[in-house]
Amino acid sequence: MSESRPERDFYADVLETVREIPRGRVTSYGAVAKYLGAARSSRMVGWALNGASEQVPAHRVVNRQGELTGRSAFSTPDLMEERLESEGVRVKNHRIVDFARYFWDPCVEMEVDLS
DNA sequence: GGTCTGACTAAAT
DNA sequence: GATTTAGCCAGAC
Repeated sequence: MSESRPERDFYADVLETVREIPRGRVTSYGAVAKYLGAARSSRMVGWALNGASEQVPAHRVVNRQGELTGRSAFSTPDLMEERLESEGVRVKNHRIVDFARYFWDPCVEMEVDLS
C-alpha cells in the first residue's frame, strides 16, 4: 500500500473544475492546478484535458499569457478560438484579447457564485 | 528502464 | 523586459 495520494483523482478533479467554467470565461492551467493544490503541476492539467471528454470545455483553458497553446490538441487547430469567439471571447492571433477581463479564477469565482 | 518531450509556470539571469 | 533554467509528472520511444 504505498499509495499516499491525498490528491485523489487529479484527472477527474481537473475535468470537473474545467467543466464548471461559465460560458464566455477562460482560465489558465496554473489557476486550475493551484485550485487542486498542484500549482507546480500545471502541465498535468493540460495532460488531463488531453484525455478529457467533449463535455469539458477545454477550449476555455489557456496558458498564463492567454494564448491558445492547446489549440493543436483539438480536432482542428481552429476549433478552439472558434468556440471562444462563439462564446463572446475575442481572440486575436491565437491569443485572447483582454485576457484578464475574461479570466475566471476557480479559487475566487467558485466561492462568489455558490448561491 | 533511461531519456525526451509536452495543452505550463515562476524564478533567475 | 526578454531569454534561460529549473521544477512538475506522465506518456512515448
